Amino acid sequence: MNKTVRVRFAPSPTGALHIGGVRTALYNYLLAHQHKGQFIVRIEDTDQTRFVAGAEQYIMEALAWLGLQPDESPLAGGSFAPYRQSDRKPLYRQYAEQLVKNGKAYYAFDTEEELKQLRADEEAKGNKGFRYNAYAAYPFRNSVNLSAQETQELLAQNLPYVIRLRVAPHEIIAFDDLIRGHVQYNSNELDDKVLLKSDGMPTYHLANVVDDYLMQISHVIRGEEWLPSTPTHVLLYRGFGWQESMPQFAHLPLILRPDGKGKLSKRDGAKFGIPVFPLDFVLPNVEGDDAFIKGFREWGFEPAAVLNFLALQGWSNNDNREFFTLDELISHFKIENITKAGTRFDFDKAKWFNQQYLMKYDNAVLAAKIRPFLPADLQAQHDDNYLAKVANALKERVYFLADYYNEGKYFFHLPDFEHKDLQAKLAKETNEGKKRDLSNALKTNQDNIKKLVERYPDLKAAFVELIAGIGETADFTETHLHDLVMEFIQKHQLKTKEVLAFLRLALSGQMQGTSVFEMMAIFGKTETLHRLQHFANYLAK
RNA sequence: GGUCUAUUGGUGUAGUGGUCAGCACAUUGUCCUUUCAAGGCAGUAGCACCAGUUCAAUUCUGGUAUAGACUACCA
Repeated sequence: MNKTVRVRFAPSPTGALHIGGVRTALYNYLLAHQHKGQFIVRIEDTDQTRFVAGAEQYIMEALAWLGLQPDESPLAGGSFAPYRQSDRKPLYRQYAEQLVKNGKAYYAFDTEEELKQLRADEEAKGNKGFRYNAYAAYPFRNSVNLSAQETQELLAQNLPYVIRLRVAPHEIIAFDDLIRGHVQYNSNELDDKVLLKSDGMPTYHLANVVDDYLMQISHVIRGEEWLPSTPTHVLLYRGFGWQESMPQFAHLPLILRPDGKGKLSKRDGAKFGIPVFPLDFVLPNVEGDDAFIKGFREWGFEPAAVLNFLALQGWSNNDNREFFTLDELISHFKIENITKAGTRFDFDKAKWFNQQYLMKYDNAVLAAKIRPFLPADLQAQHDDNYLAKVANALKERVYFLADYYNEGKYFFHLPDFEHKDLQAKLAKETNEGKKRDLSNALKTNQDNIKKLVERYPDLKAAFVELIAGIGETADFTETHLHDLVMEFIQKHQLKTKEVLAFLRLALSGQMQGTSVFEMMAIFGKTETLHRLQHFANYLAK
């Protein structure tokens, strides 16, 4: 008998959703859609102290950007609503009390401070494995150690208390993980986890088991960091008598930092200069650079490329295939093919994927995608047709949507000849291989360019004629411009390389990039001549 | 410290009791070319280590090492 596949992605709104979480959401989404089941988003906001304003909206927006629409969520609703645990708060206490009644849980009156002190004391004695167990020889104040009457008295005094799971010792707790196979723990290693906090909120453990049960979740796909608490969850299912409907577990390998040292965290974005969040996010109540987090979207990543890349961080189709649309991922995805070992975040591969996706788009499609990455005034100045041409010129040399503007500023502004990148290249040219040429002391690019120009006196004179020729031609297509210039070069017995290098420099302020003829065709006659004149003026100064 | 999980080139991965250990990214060279890319071709580079099982082990078993996760009234 096949249960309906119902999976949930259960983020906690404590900040921006990070990319490992996005992958978890993806895998959940894929499994749900593959089995025509439901993909549910449940917000796990049981820790009021870690609540971050806007985090939930961020999570939903990020999923929407990627096209991972949930079937049920706080926004979309659903027949198992509410989908926000804080809105379900009244529900949990009765379940915790139920466990107390059947002896699977108990009241504990120890304060946080007492326990903290105890832990510190034990650590000072060299005992790092402090656990809270009802059967341990500590003077814990809980309903296991106290008499029923004492417990009632404490409760009657309205003393704050928690409800803890009662874990019996000497028991093997085993379960089968879809990715890791048979996993087992000895209950002696578990401590009596808090189920209901003194503020009346459930902990993750209680809330997640109760909700998964009530929401009829069939598979729990989550990060490997949850593996050690899974036996606690198994115990909860047993305690409630729900073992028949316990979901299947699949613990995903972690996405590690690029250097392999630990799991990818928000600080790593700045540290390695890579995005680790889907969208930009500004952390409230945080000052300085740490507050701003740059997202994949704002880097100029395509959702399809991000999804494709992410799918392959920890999963493969074992046939060498790498390109998948979301629909294709749905049909090919298999939990069994998920890798077991932690995977380092491979940003180079992410870049490459993005480039591949950008290259495949039609120019018209790209034009629309580029537009938002231009400054507002430029967006008004240029039509889609122009942007499409720019896209065509740049699409094979660019990794991100933002690069179309950053790498192709000359398509939108008169060239900046004093640009720093140009400086290095020019210095190299003028040095002509000499290790230490004093002329390198020439400070400005202008001096260096002049020096270059002077090196080719014939060229200088010829250019005047060439510009005139360009001015006279009516046909401003790439091929015709090519023929025109090449003819000219042959006639004057000039070097193609040199002529085109100067043309490129004059038109774009660059020493490399798009085809010179394509560039001229894109600019059109008026702008091309304007730029050549601008270059001449610059040198005349 | 304890528990758990993992280990194929620099990275992501495929795969098998007998393979020239495959692919991709990155990297190097080369072709194409006005440059830079893109693309083609070629190259460098890998089964963590030690035992055991076996005619044979990268593949199975055990141990070691290393790495990571967890070890909260956080998720």
